[in-house]
Amino acid sequence: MATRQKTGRPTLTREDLADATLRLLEREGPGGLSMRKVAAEVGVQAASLYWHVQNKEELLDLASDALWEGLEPEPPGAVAAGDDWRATVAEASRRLRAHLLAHHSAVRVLAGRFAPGPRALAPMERLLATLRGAGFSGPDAANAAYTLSTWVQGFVIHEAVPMSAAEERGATPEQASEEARQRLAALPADRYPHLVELAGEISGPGMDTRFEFGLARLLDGLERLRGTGGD
Amino acid sequence: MATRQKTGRPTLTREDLADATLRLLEREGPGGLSMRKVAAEVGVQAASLYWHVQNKEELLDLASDALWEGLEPEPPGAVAAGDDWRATVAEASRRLRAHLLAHHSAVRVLAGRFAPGPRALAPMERLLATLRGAGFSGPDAANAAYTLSTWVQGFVIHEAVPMSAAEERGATPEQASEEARQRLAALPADRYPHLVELAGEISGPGMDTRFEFGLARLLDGLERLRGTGGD
DNA sequence: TCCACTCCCCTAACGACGTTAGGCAGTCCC
DNA sequence: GGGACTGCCTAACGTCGTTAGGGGAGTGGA
Repeated sequence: MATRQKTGRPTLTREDLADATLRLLEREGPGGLSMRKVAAEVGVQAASLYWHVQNKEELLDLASDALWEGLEPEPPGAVAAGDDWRATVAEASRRLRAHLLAHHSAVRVLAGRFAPGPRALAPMERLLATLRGAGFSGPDAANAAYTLSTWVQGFVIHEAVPMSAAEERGATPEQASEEARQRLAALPADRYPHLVELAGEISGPGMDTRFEFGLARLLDGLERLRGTGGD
Repeated sequence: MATRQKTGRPTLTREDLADATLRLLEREGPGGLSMRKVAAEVGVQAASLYWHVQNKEELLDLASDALWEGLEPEPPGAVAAGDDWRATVAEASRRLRAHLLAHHSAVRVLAGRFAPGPRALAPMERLLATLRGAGFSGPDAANAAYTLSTWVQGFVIHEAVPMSAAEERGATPEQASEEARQRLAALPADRYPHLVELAGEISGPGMDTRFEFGLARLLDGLERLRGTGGD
């Protein structure tokens, strides 16, 4: 399995392709992706990719798994007993959000492929360890981990769509959210009274606040389960 | 603005195109979509679509909004005061999940475009009305509605991926989840002890149970906020 | 009644795309 | 040294999104 060093270039790996795909997605935005460009990114002809990968589908699946690479574990002190589990889980969630947001363009393309690939396993294992360490039963920990990670991912998707759309139009996120607010406020108030009234709250730029709100609710709900000795 | 009745066929609308796109997505699965096929579906040549739509992007955006069509409102008794808000919100969430799951193939393609389009507004308005009726402040209601809907959508995406993948291979959902379980159970137990231990819980077919778990946690968290006089 | 005008669709074509077939250098094993 | 394998290549296929330009059917004014 030695690499072919004589030609100067080590042979490609599937990971190289996944990374190149992710790089391209971020540099050129969704839609700027093609087998030919991925090939060029790694210095090869398009047809050569099919030596490593069955088709574009598989390449995208690889890229979707590679999305999880580089997600840093929360600092130690994890697997905390007592009430520290809240802080640990909250921090892990914030890191996940920040990590995915850093790849928002790729998230948009790969959202329909989110699946527990090999690289997503390590964060999931850490989360389960924290929850079990906090006293949750096996089933509760599994369900809680699933709920948390699906929520964060759903949240980020909704953040990523206007973000990359604004980016493509050369607008700032503030401009985009202001436009969204105006669209809501301009709605017929007799049919959508609450949307009109809450236009500022719904489309405001306060995504950090909104994330913390959801996170706090979720953790509260989990805490109550733990307190009542769930399952 | 009269329709051209004499030729037998009323002229196309953008809604027709969105519906046809959705139909095609469900019939042929993700990847079976092209401008030419959408055109054929409505009995027209591909180039004619560009009279109604700027490009494929816009067509997909229309389809993503059309996804919300047909989502039935929860039965009346909504906007309930007291503790009934829990039942109302829970029912709305279950209906949303069921509705999106009925279009899982489209969900996969359109996940990266989820945005509050015109047709998504009515369900959101209803949800806000319920929450405000239950005593939540404006900002709390807005945040709660956002948290709930992003979670349901994230959940469904994670459900839709293996579902349509299994469908394409002609496997049953049970087979698919059993395969997922075996993949987890076969992991190195020293590196992923909790994943191996909980393989059955994580990849089991009990998606309904898992959904109810997350829903209950979320509602518990919201209830606590209401109880403490949120805002 | 005729004529301009708009609406909505058509045919034809362009370049880029995903993918396959077949070939050809280097490298490894005997 | 010879065969087999690996990892790339060139060439080509059919399909795709999209544009240019044309035309017929309906509408409103003279």
